[in-house]
Amino acid sequence: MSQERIRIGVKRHLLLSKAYKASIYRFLENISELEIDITFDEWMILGPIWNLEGASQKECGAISTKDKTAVTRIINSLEGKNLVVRVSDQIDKRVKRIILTRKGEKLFDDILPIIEKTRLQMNNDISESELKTLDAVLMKLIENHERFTKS
Amino acid sequence: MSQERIRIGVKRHLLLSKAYKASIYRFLENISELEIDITFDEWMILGPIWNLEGASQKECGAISTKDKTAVTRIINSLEGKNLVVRVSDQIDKRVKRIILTRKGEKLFDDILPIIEKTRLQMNNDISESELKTLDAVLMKLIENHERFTKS
DNA sequence: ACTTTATAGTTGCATTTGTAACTAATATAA
DNA sequence: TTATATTAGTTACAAATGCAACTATAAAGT
Repeated sequence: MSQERIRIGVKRHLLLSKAYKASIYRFLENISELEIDITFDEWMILGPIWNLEGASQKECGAISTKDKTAVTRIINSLEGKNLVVRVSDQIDKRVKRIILTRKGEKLFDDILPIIEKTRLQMNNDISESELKTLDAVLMKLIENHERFTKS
Repeated sequence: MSQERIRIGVKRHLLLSKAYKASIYRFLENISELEIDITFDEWMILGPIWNLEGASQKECGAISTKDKTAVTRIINSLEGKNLVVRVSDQIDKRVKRIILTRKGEKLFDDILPIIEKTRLQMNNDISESELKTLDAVLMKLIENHERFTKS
């Protein structure tokens, strides 16, 4: 009815959601130019595996914020594509460490430039200080949620 | 292997994803204190309906960035809860305008304070100028994705 | 030692979601 | 006018997701 209705809230969660999707789609579109058979979710798990040599599934999940069920399934798929193998930890036999195969290692030669290209595209016309503020404020938002969560 | 691996990328999409989820979960937790039977997705559609008196399903979808299938299903659910009704547009009989019922209108009396509470919690310890930068940079990210999308 | 509790990962099932095909109504073009 | 193409919304089915139960191993408590 009244004009006031129109102004309800900044809808920041919508901006966050759109910006998140934008960064994913930009990456996926760039990657589609090459003949790389990989989904975004697979990439989210592959990242931690590459960063943390021999990460456990739990670690992969923590970094990518996916639950263990999702991690299991994505790694099944990655194993099917011969990009990684599961190796049982000899000390704690519950944990399985995920190792890149040679094919998996090679994949990064192709993907790393794509990541850089995507980064440059997304950061176009945004200053370093703006990006710094962005990250800082995003982290504060995440903290603020936790601060008010009664556990 | 080398230390260099650890530094690959800022993982901004992860920050974006977490901040987005944080804002949703904060709202959901606040809303759960009351006895309000509504999901976040339903709320995302209810918002546009409240803002744009008599919005069509297409408009609801555009604002909430949900596809028409999702909108159909959410409105089915909202109708089941007697919060909205569908009214066929008399001029263009393809479009259905979504109208809040009295019960739907009343819901907002309860939810508006929750929105404000959530806003205050999430913005805690973040300055006005930081928030302004946040929104501006998020919009630039969204634009940058579109800029490099070849249509 | 042994009983209980917790942890890493997997599996099965129910719910949700996304895609494509479909209906009905409108707009365009010959 | 009549054929063609678009558009709003729905439906059906396949794929993805989340939850709870389960297995195997390890840690903690008595």
